Amino acid sequence: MVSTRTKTKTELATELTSAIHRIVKVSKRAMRADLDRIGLTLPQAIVLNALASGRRMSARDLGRECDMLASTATGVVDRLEQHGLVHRERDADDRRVVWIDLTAEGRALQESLPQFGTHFARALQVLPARELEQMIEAVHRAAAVLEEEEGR
Amino acid sequence: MVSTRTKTKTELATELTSAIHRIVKVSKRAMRADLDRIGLTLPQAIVLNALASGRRMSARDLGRECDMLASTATGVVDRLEQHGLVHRERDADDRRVVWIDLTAEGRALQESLPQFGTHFARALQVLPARELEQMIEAVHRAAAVLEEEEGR
DNA sequence: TTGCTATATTTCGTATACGAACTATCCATA
DNA sequence: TATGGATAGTTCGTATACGAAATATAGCAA
Repeated sequence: MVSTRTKTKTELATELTSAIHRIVKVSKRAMRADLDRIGLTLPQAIVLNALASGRRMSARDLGRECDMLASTATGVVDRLEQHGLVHRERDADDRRVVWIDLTAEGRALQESLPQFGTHFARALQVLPARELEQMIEAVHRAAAVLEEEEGR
Repeated sequence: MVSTRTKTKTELATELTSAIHRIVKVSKRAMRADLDRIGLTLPQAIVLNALASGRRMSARDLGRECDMLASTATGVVDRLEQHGLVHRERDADDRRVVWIDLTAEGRALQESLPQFGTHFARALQVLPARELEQMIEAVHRAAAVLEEEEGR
């Protein structure tokens, strides 16, 4: 950091990796600070928000929507159900699927949620729009390269 | 995404949030693919790498270095110890501290590790250096703002 | 010396997270 | 119609992750 010589791309990539690591930690902490007051965990809030769209979802839908495995979603829904925030109902036609819905309490709580991520998003707004755009583009490009590598 | 109107900074910030979410997931998967073959988890590899510097560390040091709580580090070290990869030794002077060291096996394994993160870092190198620099700068600025908010 | 406070590690309880295995059900087809 | 393959949800085992509490020890002050 003290040296003024040009950094190699390898060094820059490594540095960016830890920068991303850092902001993920910090942002999770920031979101949790909001949520602790309400007594929800971050994944629980994410699931509530996903359900708030109105259309009911299966565990599989939730997993896809919230970027977690169906088995993980099952656990989160278990705990939300215990708190009376969501409701499970087996589909009448296809008895394999279980629909998950917000209860009245769940909907009320979801509406009162400081939109999770808002805190994070608000902080990012100190950056100029052009820079935000570049970051989005760059992150997506990097993710795409990684996903491509994965296939091989 | 279809509309061509200028996006608000709020929208951009939200988009960047999910872009970061995405690359974190993808990169963890990519690293795990490397590690599964060896039989290590990502946190275990991170701890081994931290210990590879040569100087022994306490659980607290490890936590700071690897960005986890001391209690979490304790658990990771427990499992590494069970596999004979690290070694615990209580300090003779201050009997509260426990030094953690790589064993010969641990060192050998660490050296054979595809440097975790390398995969990720290599993928990022498709991006131009200038862009990488901007991202690092931007991510750090955003993290700093969040940390500042946290203090209030 | 005695006692108080601070510190290092560990233990404990709860909640993710992942992937494999299990159960129930659906569906195409022989 | 009987059945094997696919699919949805869940359960299970293991490993993080976090924070509070417990334990042991250090070091200072009365």
